[in-house]
Amino acid sequence: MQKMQDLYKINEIAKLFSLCPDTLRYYEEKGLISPERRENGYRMYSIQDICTLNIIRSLRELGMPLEQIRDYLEKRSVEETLRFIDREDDILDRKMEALRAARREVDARRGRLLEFEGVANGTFLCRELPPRPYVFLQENVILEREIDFLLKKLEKKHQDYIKIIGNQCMGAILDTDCLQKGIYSHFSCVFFLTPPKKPRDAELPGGTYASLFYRGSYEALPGHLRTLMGELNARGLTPIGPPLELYHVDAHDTNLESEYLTELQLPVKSV
Amino acid sequence: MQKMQDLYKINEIAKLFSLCPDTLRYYEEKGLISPERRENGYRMYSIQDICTLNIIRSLRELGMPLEQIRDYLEKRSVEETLRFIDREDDILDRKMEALRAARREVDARRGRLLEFEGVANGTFLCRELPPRPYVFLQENVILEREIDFLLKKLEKKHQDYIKIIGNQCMGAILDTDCLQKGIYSHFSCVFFLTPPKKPRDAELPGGTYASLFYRGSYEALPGHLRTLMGELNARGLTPIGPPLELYHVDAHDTNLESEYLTELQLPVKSV
DNA sequence: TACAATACTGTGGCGGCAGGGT
DNA sequence: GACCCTGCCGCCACAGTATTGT
Repeated sequence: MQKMQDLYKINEIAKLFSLCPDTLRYYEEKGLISPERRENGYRMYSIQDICTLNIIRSLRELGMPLEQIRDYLEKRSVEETLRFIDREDDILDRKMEALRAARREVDARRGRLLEFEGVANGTFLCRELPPRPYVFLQENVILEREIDFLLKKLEKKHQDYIKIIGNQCMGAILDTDCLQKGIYSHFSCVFFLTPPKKPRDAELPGGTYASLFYRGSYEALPGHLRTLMGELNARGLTPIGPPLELYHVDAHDTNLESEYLTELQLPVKSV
Repeated sequence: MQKMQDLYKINEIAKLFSLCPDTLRYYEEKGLISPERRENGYRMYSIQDICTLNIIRSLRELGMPLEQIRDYLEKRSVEETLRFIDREDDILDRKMEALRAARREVDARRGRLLEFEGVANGTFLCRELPPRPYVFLQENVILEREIDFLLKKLEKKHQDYIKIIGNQCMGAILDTDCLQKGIYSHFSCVFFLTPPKKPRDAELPGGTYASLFYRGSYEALPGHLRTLMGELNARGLTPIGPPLELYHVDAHDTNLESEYLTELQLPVKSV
């Protein structure tokens, strides 16, 4: 072991803290430490400097900017340190919450992809659904290619709790007037279904819904809509509202159009 | 509301994503998006670009570097996305654990400062202590001014679970030989007490300890040591081991030497 | 006196932007 | 709008030179 001393050279300190010497010079430039200089210009670090570096590193590891660290270093007392710790705590809280939100999003997304992985193209089903709260954007006429832009606008409006890639189920409602004229590719509204306790603009009514799941391009919508209508007729079901599309797997999840999964839903008279 | 279109200008997209236009140009430069150009050179963003930007932003918010995002964008499929989600999950796990560790550290530190806030200078007490595991660095002779350097070395050696600013109680054992010669400022060992399940080099023996808490400069140690000895005599207690110092509040917590709190401890024969 | 090692200063780079000028 | 250039943070890495220890 080297001889004990009370002043240490830059390299020694750098190794002690697993930093590179430039970092120590950088801290000095920013006014966080000011080691003595020997006549030859070499920086000599004291025990006090080591102590200061301990503080700097521990705060940097929490992501605190150097400027704030410098401010704190200047006016430290036990009281000030306690106040400081409370602020750190708040920062940690916020980071924690952000992480938890990210975790929820990731989990929900995985759940969604796994849930719909096995659904075959053309699956038809008829089921009861509860009322579903949603937020929406309405327009006179919405073309298919405009839907994503509007959904993004809608997301921005509700950005605190809607994440387009996350777990919110998004969709669009077809325009009834256009449908009656035989136009199958115009929508009147785009929406996100929202979780129970979040804001809502309205509710999709509860009741019986007939669904057709289809894979692939949205251009095939008219065909699928006709298929769905055919199924309804075959079962003697009567639609009681406009059809809507739910985008379960889309361009956010895959480059392959063939993997897209869309649910075409139509409310029908209860049986 | 502006007329619907299927191509959007840079400013519109920037606002939609709450980014500045330069960021979009930067993403393009890095090969993440490639919007069309109009004859005048203006970038025109399509629905596909919006979709890609959704993905980019959601990954950037998790801290993923642009290069990795680009790699992912190139080979996306549902399967690939699921693999990707698992990796994100791991990253979140690691960040969570880091945050929890930071939280534990911050809490412990606050606890320590509050615990010792009210302790008056010169407080004497005598109490039973259990065996305390510790890690240490031993030297022939350690001067007071070298202690911090050695503690830092010791911390580095055990850096996975010891944080000098956190909750580990650190201290030094006075050198018995020197004490007998009347030198009160030499130490033989610096140490950190370690939590129950962590590595240890040895244990401070359990038993009865007499303690003197003192505030202020370490230079006053000899005087405080004599005070402690005086108290022992007055109570008919016999020391059965070398005295040790525990640094409860030190230069890591405050700039004010007067706020330092050191506990001088001496094992004594059980009564 | 030659030699490597270490120190110094200064510059330039990184990612991911923000801002300015033209 | 376009383009390009500069600066920001918190570093890391290099270049070129001076000083040290052996």
